[in-house]
Amino acid sequence: MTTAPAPRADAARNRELLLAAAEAEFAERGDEASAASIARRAGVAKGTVFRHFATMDELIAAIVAKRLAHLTALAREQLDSDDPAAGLYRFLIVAADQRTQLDLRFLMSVSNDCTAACVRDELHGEVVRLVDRAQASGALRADITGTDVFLLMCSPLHAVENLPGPPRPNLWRRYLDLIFDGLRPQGAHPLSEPAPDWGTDRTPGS
Amino acid sequence: MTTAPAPRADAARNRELLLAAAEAEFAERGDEASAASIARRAGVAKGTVFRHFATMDELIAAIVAKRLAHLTALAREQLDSDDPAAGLYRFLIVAADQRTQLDLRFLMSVSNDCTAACVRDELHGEVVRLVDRAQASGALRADITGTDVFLLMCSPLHAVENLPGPPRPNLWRRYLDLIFDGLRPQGAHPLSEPAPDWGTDRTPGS
Amino acid sequence: MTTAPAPRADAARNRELLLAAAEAEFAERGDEASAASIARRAGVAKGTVFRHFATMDELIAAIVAKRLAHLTALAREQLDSDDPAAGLYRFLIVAADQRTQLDLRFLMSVSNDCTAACVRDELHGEVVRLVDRAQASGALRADITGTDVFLLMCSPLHAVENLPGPPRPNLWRRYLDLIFDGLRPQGAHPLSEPAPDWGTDRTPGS
Amino acid sequence: MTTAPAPRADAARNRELLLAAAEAEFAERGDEASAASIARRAGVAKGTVFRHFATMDELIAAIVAKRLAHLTALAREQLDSDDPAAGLYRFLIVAADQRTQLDLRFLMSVSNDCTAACVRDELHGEVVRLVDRAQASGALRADITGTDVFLLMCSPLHAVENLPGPPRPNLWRRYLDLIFDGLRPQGAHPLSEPAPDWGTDRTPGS
DNA sequence: AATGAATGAGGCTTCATTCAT
DNA sequence: TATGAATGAAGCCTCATTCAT
Repeated sequence: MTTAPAPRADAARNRELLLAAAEAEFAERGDEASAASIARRAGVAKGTVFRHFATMDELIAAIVAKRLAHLTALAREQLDSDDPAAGLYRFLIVAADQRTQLDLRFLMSVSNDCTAACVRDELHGEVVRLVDRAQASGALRADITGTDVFLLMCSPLHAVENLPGPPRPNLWRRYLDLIFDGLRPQGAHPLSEPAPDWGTDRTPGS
Repeated sequence: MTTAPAPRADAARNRELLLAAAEAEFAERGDEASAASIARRAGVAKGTVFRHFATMDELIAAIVAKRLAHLTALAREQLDSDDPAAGLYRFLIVAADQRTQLDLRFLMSVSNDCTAACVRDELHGEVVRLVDRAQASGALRADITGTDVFLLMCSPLHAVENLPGPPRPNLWRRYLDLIFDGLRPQGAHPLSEPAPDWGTDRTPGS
Repeated sequence: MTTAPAPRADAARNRELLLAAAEAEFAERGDEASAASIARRAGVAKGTVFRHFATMDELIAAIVAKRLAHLTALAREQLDSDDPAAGLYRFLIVAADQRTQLDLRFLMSVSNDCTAACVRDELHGEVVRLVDRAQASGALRADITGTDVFLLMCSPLHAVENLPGPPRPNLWRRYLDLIFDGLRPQGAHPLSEPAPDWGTDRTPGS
Repeated sequence: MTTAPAPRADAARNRELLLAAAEAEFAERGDEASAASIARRAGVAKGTVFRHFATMDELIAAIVAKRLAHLTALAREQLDSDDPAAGLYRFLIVAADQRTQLDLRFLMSVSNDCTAACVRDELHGEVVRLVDRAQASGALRADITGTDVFLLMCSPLHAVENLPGPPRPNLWRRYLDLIFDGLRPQGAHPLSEPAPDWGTDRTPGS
């Protein structure tokens, strides 16, 4: 069961250091982040980055996986709330609030990474469950799916990014509210396109 | 009297070729687009890119300006429609439908370009007008602003980008419908954050 | 005899404009001077530069030739002065004073240009003549040659260039005086190297 | 105790290789020298140039600093010679002889580099000391300064550069002798310009 | 396992020169 | 002849990745 020897303690710590540094760099500097700046921030040598993550894409995949796993956990926390709709709403709040939503652009450039794809599927599953519960309780319109909510999850944060001038840290809540109102049964109009398939059976990629 | 722009015919054509090639490259390859790939696609030498656009940023600014100007025109077309809400909805449709919405992230990396900023402000103004009319007609909830709609404009396209698997070209309509339902008066819940200022009086930046 | 038709008037004027602009640009901006900046300064299109001078090197050669020819004229003016040594001194003064001495670096990168080489040889000849007269008058030490003086001609200007801080426009005179004192018979010490040959019979080069 | 600089051995060697290659390239090809040609000559990859010198200017500054530091050392060696004038003369000889005098034009394009400026000031100081001693001994005319000699230091090499035809490796000695004769008290004529200030208190520049 | 030097492909930009108008 | 657009070879520099220590 113990496949890894002891001295890994240091290595594991470095891995965490690097992940944290990378998240921070990508968050602060976006595309400007580089292996060098991440290593510097983590306090390790550049070579160490590549000992832990063979490729920059792998690093990104690891971040994404971590973030998505965290989101999955948050979703599960809300699965047994008394008010299903409130639970879903709270999930969407905490998910964004903890800036846990890394720009999902990354997911696409990495979607052929198996790990990230799997963990994303898992999160998707939880969101589906949350949505199903809320629909069963009648608080959500019947013509939407968990996949819809999954896809819309980042919209509040995206919307806010296009506002010029100084950032308004909580403004995204406004757009979450607005979008959430669109998910309710009241005043729902028919949708012009059918719901998308999540497509669980993906081919592994290249 | 028009003796001057004689050899400009070719040049103007090249400029359009370049803009088109650049749009296509950025659309297809995003950050990977380069002056070289754009030139290749346009069928001109690399140096020609820089005759027309002194800087890569200038090229991007030109694309953004062109796209936003187009959107502005589309918005104006809907300003005198009989049904204001339908007009706004149609604007949002055609805007997205013509994939006219270049990823607005670019605007941020270029926001210090005066032209792009100005033309963006102009588009914002038209959207505000459209929204005001729709509100006056009672078809839109009263607690939202044109700025809100402006910020949400790209959300349908963004949402769709996160769907794994083969693309569904019109799926974005589904999310436009959903979001639009959230803008209606029926079933509106109070919003947790006040509307943002557009901040017309921006400082030019260094 | 009239090999050139009338419309050359314009062309000739442009040629002078270009030469003047090029001199000014090289003087002000040194290596930073470019075909574009020269054309701009001359008020013509870039293509026109190359109609008059097939190559940048040719332009430089033309400038050098013009400058050297001017120097030659100045030298001749002093050939019949009463006091030969004073004549030589005055020549050295006016040569430098009129900033007629373009950085001779150029000469080297162009020395295979026949025109420039010829006109330089001519100037050399005049300097030799001035020096010979001065030596005959006993005002110059006997162990130096006109070639020596020719080579030292630019030294005062070169020396001054290495002074940091704000330029002292006439400081070069100090070094001309100093060097000139070294050319006098008084206190002359034997020289460790024989005088160089000018080498009149140069091969034209590629 | 000296565990740190272990892998530096190779790096240091490369740095020297690069400096040497750069000196050679600049000497042979002047402005034509490029990062690529330097790297090729040093037998390293182009990127390695920039690991050692962040900028081309930095490389040049390093060369200049190295050369000037060497000159400074040579000057100090002569400070305690018995015959002050001979010491100064020997300094000027060895300085030029070891082709240690890189074209000082470079200094100007780099004068905002603090290191180079400082080391140049240092060399200037030593020359001043050598000249002061020689003046005190009566072997040098009284109306010149160390700054004068500093400025004239490169003149013999410059003079030689203007001789067409095959190079005469030691010809510069002839002009050093000539110039040195001008520095002696015998036959000195009054100088038309006062001595320049070195201007020790330069502002650092932006 | 960690380090940091080395690599080399690739990006942006400049500029002398050519060429169609 | 003049124009100015087009060309393409370099130039400088960055950065992910590899490798010797």
